[in-house]
Amino acid sequence: MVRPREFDEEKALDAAMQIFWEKGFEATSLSDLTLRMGIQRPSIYSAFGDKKELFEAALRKYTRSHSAYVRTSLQNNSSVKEGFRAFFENMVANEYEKGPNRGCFCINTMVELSPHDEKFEVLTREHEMYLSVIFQETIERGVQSGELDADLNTKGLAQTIVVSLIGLTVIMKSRPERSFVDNSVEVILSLLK
Amino acid sequence: MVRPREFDEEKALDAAMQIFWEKGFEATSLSDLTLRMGIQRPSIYSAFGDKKELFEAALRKYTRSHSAYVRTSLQNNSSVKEGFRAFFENMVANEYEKGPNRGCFCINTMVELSPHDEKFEVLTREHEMYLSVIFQETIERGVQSGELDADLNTKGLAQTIVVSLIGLTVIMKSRPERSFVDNSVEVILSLLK
DNA sequence: ATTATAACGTACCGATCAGTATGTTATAAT
DNA sequence: ATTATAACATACTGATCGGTACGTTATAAT
Repeated sequence: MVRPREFDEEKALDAAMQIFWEKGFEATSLSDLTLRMGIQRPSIYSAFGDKKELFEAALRKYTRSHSAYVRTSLQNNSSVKEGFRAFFENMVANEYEKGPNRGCFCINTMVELSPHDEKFEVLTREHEMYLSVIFQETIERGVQSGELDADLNTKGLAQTIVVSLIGLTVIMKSRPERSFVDNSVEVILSLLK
Repeated sequence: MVRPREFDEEKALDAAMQIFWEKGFEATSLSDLTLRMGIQRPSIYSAFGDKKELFEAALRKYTRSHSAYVRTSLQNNSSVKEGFRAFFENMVANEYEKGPNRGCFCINTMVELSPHDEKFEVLTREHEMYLSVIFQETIERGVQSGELDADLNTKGLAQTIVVSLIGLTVIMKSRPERSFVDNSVEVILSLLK
């Protein structure tokens, strides 16, 4: 009975995610969005609501896929420590290879919006807490298997890894010498023993 | 021969620093600035140049005073480990007590501007590298005095403390439970032995 | 007292912002 | 084939953006 949508909502949302991720909320204009999403302004509003609602949808898409990525990434390796090593080294390599240097969409949002918008404070916090749980479960798997010491403070350690992950992601935005980051990763991994 | 300035440049710059620190570059308007600095628009341009030059001056003022604060803060305590503990605990307490939740101006800038503006990439990197040097010198003082193990990787440890400091500052923007941060501080301090 | 100079306040500039009114077009149900 | 519906493209809204032109005022040197 009605005219069907001509664009793929999921692809459009993905495009919005990419540009918000790269430029942040304030620096991204509606014109930027229509250009990259390949659709007109009213289509954005009818499909996603206003700019902030679109941003929220994009962030939710990001955290969902990022959580899944982290989870499977750590499950890939039978050794917990090697799993974490591969995870960190991969992240560092990715950030140094590519051009844009976008970091993590969730962390960017934590800095830009969370202090001024409770909705994003909650959203970003919940993602980091979820990562912390994944890390803790992974560490406990290592304890269970005997790979890691039984007296490890698994919760505190997982929380510290979240903190370190954020710190590494952010400092890489200033492009420090690669050795700076590599050294830090090594010291952080030394906590897993 | 000329009419003298009626406002205190240093106070005006300080006001600009406060608001840029709180809201970031993009979200701060010229109207915000004239309001908080207590001067008119043309006065800003004649005294500080355009918005980005003013921002740069404000950031330089911040990094200068922050460096001095960190340096003296760590010198206050004769025990290196207790010095770091006091430093971290103070930072956490400050961030949780106050309302605004501004974090660190330099870190905010690293996230917002460094990936898109080489000048700020350099500026923010240099500040973090400077902090790393302060931390390393402090750790080496502890090694020298016998408080810390002689086989510590002082450089890597200092770099890791920078990374942790950034991570803690950023995650506090999402207001995690206090215990999350406290636990992380404890684990990080455990590296100093 | 006159004059040169720059800081001052006001009021403006074109550009761009987020968001929308409107008329047209395409589709599915009848 | 007709009709109801919503997606579409165009073009617009008022507001606000960063930045500046300009006329006035206050000061210091003469």
